[in-house]
Amino acid sequence: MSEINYRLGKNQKLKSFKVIGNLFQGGNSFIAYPFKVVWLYNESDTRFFRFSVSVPKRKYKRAVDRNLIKRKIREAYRLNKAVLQADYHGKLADFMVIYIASADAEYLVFENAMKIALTKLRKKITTLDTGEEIV
RNA sequence: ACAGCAGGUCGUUCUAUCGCUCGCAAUUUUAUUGCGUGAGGAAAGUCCGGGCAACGCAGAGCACCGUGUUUCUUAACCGGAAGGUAUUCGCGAGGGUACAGUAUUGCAGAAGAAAAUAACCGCCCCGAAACUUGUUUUCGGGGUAAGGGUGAGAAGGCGGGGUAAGAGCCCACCGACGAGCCGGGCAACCGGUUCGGUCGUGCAACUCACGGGUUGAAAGACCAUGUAUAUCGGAUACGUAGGGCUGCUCGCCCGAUGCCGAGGGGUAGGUCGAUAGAACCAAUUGGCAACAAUUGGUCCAGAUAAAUGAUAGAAGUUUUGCUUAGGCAAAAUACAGAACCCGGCUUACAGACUUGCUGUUGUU
RNA sequence: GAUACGUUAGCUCAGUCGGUAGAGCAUUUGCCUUUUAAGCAAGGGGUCCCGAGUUCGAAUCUCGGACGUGUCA
Repeated sequence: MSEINYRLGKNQKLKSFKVIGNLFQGGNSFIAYPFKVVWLYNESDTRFFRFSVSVPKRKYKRAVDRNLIKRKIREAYRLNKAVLQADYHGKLADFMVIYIASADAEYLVFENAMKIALTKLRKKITTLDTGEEIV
């Protein structure tokens, strides 16, 4: 996976009800404002990081607002996957990004925040995963 | 020209780069490439009505809930259209609201004499007593709805006759109600006319007519997984315990899969349902209209932790400011995101176009 | 997606088969006390979530809207 592509297909999305349930029950989490990231090592043999977005209905009543925020977050991840994935050979993980700020923002804010969140996630994954070596 | 009323239509566009859903095809092999495709008038609120599905249903009565002017429309409706009556807002074009019945029973706070077989004050008559001896006062009996600080509502209105004083007590006119006749209208109803003194209001209960089985796609079907109302022991004993039929009663049906004790699981999802329909567009015909019929054409999202996007640039529209003008600058560019599907209703909405009509001002 | 309910004083709630809006706590003032607390007495404080309608009269009944809360795999 040396060549970077910006695709974000169905198989890179976290879709199973059960996996999400496990994620919230047994997953680790940290905050990289305005995001909260919940993650767990992926035990099955998928070939990708699996990713999902959530925006609380409590804070954004209208479906239009929620959709817009989710799309921006998804876009930010799609364009900055490299931060997490480039030259990474350790254990893969599933993670969910939850938007916890109470106001919408410009796309650039999302992009910068996403970079910070992904570097933080990468560090956490590699330090906890003692069995593998980092290049 | 400006202001407005009623109806209808639309509700941003283009380019570049990187992406997403679904379908088809190809390559190769479980990912990539190419082509096509992809939100609304309200997709919203979930307020009505259907389709569809499961379960239930011998039947009858009562209860409960909903609706309530007429005719039409529709698959159906608490929808829509055209009317009717009353009321209300507007100078007007027009808009809003209400509408089955009242035989019986009940309620109507406060205020007021009295809130429904009305005598507190007043007015009038009769009798008695008192003395201040008269158009007097007091007491008692009766008549009386013309007048009286109230009130949403006070026993049709107004004038005349009549009377002790009064009263539809009688009469004329007006209003309402009931009955009859004539004309118009499919009908609600409207207009005219004759007769009858028949003449207080509102809201409930109640009565009448019509409709209503329950639950909603998280319904449900199939596949996969699973020994899964598993299995063992005991008590009860035959239509018994109990259950079902929206609630109740009658009645009918089912009925050991129930009770007690011991004991033992699984949860991983997928496909269908689910997108060709009371569909949409155009024309013609019928109808005041809602709407219907016929002919021709079109295929128009189908996701499921849930696609329809992000970034950059340009254009359009509106408002404001500056400017003689051309133009320049700034700001704004709505409401809002399908989740089984239709028909309505309601609510939100920057703005644009269009048809008919009304008012004001000016010109001819 | 479906469905059930709530909104009344600063807070927690009564009042909902129509008729002057209440209780407890809090708050203000006075009394008591050396002072505070407690106690006693008096008072203030209301867009009854919003807008229409029915009615003589609406917190209550009807319709529409806003916000909030629960239940169902």
